[in-house]
Amino acid sequence: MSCGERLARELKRRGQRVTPQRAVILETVAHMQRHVSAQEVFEQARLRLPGLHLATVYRALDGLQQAGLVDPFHAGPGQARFALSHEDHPHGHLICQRCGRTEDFDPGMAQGLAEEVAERHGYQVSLSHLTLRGLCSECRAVLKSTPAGG
Amino acid sequence: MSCGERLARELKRRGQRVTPQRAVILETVAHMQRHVSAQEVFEQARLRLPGLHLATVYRALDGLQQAGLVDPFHAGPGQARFALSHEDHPHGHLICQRCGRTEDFDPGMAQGLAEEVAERHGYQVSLSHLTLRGLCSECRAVLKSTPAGG
DNA sequence: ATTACTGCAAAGACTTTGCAAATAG
DNA sequence: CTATTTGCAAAGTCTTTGCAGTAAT
Repeated sequence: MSCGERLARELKRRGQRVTPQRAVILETVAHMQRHVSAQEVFEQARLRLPGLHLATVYRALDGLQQAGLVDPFHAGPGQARFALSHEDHPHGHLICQRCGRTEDFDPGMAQGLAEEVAERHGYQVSLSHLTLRGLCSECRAVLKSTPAGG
Repeated sequence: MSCGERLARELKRRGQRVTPQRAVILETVAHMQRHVSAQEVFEQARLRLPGLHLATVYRALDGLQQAGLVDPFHAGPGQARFALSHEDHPHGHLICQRCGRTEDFDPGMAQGLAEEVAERHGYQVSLSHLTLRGLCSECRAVLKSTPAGG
């Protein structure tokens, strides 16, 4: 199913309208195929929609989230990131607390955790953009050689 | 080891100073024993430190983070939350994407995941404030009875 | 004595909101 | 035609920064 078809289907399902802005914004997020900020989406999308306004991006992203087409995640203050909601190809994010770098990981590893949480809390975990914080291998090494910053 | 002792130790280890503000702010976070916003910390801490300024809370929280005494997590735009870094009693957060409610869960469930991530990515996951997003049991029920908002 | 920290206010960044015109259904 | 959405600008919230005085080491 194409991006546009899914857009129309899911949006209509929620009584939302399919506008050119939303189509382009969704395609932009999809093409980047990564976690992107509203600003990045705006800049890319505006290339195709000259009159586009940033506020529209925020509103569209919000509607797209509600329609389940886009997933947000928050890496820090004022650092909201958006990505396509890939139910078929979910991926997790590893955020390094020290250097801020992010890598992806296969959330299949979290399947067991999700099942346990569901059993014990009745809570359905979204594996689509599971975010784990910690230390990347490089920073672990750095911290080991200089335990206290000196 | 008391809160104050740990404060002094970890702060000094990083060349930071032990000030009354930081002591009170850390104790405040510790006593709330929950994820709290900078504003909440400020309001509580100011009861004991009348002249305290919100900017100081942000700066202290930042220093406390760097000292490893406090852990932040980000539940949404402009929703930074802070909690004591309990290495002995870590706890995870379940955030409901629909109602925004958060519950705690035992991150022991994520031990396996953390080990797998370490093996495959060399990445040391912090189980201290693992955040999982998804749907709480109530919202799951609501969504089942009204699949598309009607 | 040094150097980091605080209070204060103002700036900064990100996001949301009100309104009239435009547009999807 | 009707209700939703857009563009625009302004406001709102959370957070950071510059500076001079204060305090910790």
